[in-house]
Amino acid sequence: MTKQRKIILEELKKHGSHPTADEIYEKVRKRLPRISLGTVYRNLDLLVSEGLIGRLKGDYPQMRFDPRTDDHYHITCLSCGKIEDAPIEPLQDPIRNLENVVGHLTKYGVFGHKLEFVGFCSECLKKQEGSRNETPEAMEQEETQGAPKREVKA
Amino acid sequence: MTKQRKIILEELKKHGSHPTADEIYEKVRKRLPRISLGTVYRNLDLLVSEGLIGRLKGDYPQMRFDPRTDDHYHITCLSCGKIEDAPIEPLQDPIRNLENVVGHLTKYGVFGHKLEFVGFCSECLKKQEGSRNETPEAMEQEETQGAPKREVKA
DNA sequence: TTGCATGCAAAGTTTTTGCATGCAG
DNA sequence: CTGCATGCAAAAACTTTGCATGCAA
Repeated sequence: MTKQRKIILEELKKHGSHPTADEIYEKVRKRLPRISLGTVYRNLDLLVSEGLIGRLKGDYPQMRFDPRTDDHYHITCLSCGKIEDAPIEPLQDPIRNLENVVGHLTKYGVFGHKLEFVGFCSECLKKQEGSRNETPEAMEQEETQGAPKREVKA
Repeated sequence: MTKQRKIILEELKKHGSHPTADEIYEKVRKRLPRISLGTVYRNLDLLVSEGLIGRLKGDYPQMRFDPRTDDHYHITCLSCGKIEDAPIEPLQDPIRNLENVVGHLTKYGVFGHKLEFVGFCSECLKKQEGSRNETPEAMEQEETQGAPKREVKA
């Protein structure tokens, strides 16, 4: 557990949400100005395989890292890509049963599931209302529900 | 609807599973040897925004494209990254209720969910059994359940 | 001391884009 | 004809890696 690894872990735990490697890099850099992105990636990988943090992939190109390692669901904003924890407990019986059904039908060995709610976060809802009759581009994005190509950093 | 777009769509629909852009490119190339990867990406994007196909992100770095556009769930192999359709109907009442709960608690405008089952596909199950006492590396990968860095093409 | 982790830079992988040309409407 | 889509190649975005150096045990 080097100084770098410790601080990377601290900054992720402190972040509260699900930052990208680059976002963590920027935070850590304020405390360790000479740290490199490569070290951040290497340590995040290490922490993931040690089970100290989680790794997420969403509709956006970048990996995101998760301070929590217990089972929980997420909710994703289709407009800005933000991922938050869904404030509910993981489903038990009904979905375990489904896992078995799906396992039998597909011949997969199923051992879990991921549930992700999708929608627009409150900030993006506000932005859309505000621009509803002003910027046609925003409307279009809203209609197609297509995720933007690159992340809009919050 | 150019010749290229038509053939890209055909090859995706015919694929049955959830290919990457590169896999589609290789298929299409057999019929249109001079087509470029850029054109494949551009047309896939277009088809997605027209709602004719779907786009997926899983635990692997590449985008995957989906011939189906109706609501359905997926099952992912953590060993090889393959994504298949889960042969069950989308949940209705119980989960719609959850969507509302999550929406209220998070202030998101929630309009849907994605459910993904995770496990090992039958091929990868077989490979693991076969190598259980032979290649320690395979065991390790199995234990950590960590996805490999790069895709193992099927 | 010894070896693993780091910083740095280069390379790898996937996706996007600028531009001149060509085909579709 | 006219303009949008293509092919090509370069660039961009993100992630991984080789190597010499430095820090920790």
